[in-house]
Amino acid sequence: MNTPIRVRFAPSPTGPLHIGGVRTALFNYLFAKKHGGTFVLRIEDTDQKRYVKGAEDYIVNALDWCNIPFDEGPGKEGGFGPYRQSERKHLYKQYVDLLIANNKAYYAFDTAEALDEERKNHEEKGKTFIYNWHNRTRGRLINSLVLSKEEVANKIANGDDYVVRFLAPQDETLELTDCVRGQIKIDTNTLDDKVLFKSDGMPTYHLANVVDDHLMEITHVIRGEEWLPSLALHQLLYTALGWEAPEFAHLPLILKPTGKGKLSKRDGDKLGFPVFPLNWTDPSNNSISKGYKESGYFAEAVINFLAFLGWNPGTEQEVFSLSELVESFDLKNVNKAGARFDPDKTKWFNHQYMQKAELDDLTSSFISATPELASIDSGYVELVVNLIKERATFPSDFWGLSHYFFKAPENFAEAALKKAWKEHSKDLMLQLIAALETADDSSVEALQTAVKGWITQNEIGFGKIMMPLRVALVGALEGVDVFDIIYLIGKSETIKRIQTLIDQH
RNA sequence: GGCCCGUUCGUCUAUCGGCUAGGACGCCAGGUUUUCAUCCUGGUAAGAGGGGUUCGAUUCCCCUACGGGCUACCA
Repeated sequence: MNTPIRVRFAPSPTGPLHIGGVRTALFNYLFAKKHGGTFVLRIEDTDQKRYVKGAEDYIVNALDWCNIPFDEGPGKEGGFGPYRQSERKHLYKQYVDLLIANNKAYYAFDTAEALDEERKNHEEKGKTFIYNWHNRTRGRLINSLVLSKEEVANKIANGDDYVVRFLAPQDETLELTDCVRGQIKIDTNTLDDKVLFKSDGMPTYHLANVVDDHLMEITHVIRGEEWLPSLALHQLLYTALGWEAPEFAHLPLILKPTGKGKLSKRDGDKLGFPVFPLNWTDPSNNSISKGYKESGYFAEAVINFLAFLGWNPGTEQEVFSLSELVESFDLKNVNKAGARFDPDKTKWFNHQYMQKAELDDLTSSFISATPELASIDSGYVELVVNLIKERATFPSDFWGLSHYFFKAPENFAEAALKKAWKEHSKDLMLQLIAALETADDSSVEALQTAVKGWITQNEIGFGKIMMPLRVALVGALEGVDVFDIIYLIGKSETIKRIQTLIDQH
């Protein structure tokens, strides 16, 4: 192991990065860090038609929020730049020319319409049109394999549109190796002559990808399974260019929680959970897609559950910090089968991280998100947060779980009253007020002893006191321990609330 | 349709030929909290089907079924 490990995450800026992309980035990051390697971000913007403004910034911000920043990439020069393929345009032509010179690729002049026509005709006959050995020199296809040198030169000089296609070999069996899947055999006769170079002068993904991975000295290509069918082509390209190919690892796809198919960008709105790390505003219509961050997820939780989609540590530990993930990560433990996304489990992870979060962080974000807390002492809020966080999955749950610490209930829930308020309740509550006035409230325990002692002494029964008391304090039969509430809001506020309930019923 | 990949509880997964098939989420029950939630304890529930190989297959091989991916001058 003397060559330094270099991996890359290579999204194309066609929209917000979705959670599957984040998972791919994460695995690359973990692999790089585990081996002391370099994590490169490369922007694959060779398709100008699909370019979306703001997508690149989004990608960078998303990786940042997830705490998996890249070591090299746009704005972080590491000696292998530029890191946007649009800025590397000048690099690709020479390799295409080299391939043509070596009879590994050829010019093709077929129009998009002509090819569509071919596809249609084949389809009608129940066949699939593949541009390769069985028809590249027969039939109606126009390329430098059938045209004379002069004709080709003339067409190009004439400004005719052309693409460059890879000449896929005939009658060979390829033995490919994938770190996750092992050996894969491919019959080259099923391959098509993929376009490497487009008529707009840009390389396709296949060419740019191979050239850049080589030039950037990428040692391991870790990408989604949707690329597996292209592996043969890529391997062939490395060989044709005389380069050593990197190692490949194809990650299992993340599938929809219900139904079928891979998780897609639209599923978020449909199924009610985010599929993006951050909120995304679609520049074309200003519609907003929800992000994990804005939905109240902790970045650590998102990373943790993403890591467990298609990977496991081989132990029974499930809650992992980023550094623990780095420590434990191994491509050997990556699964082959696609993983269905589980929104419930992501919530469970978030709850776990909620308990681990710093109390003052939770408190300050609670205060800044809640106008009602503007004038309230942050020390008091912190005491409340400490009491309620174990019941919360998201910080946005806080107000609903704690409002009664900050303001008296404005009304009392019908169902709760029905259950808790009986004919004797009014009388008992008046007695309770009297008892509270002299009760020791120097600590939660003292309060508890005092009130419970009073109930026992008078042989009243706990339910008869505790239930209406809770309703008076909270407005419903819910909330944290009654004595915690009384202790925090204070005796006089407690008595006031009981009085309000009595007055109203 | 063609090519490729996959298939263990409802879901995520452990098992690298010896299994009473383990864990987690979810769900259910009990306990705690005389409320609700949390929490604790317990329970529920699985190797797609058929052939081989083997003393023995969830594990290895083949077939079928099912699922997924790809099949653009998109990535």
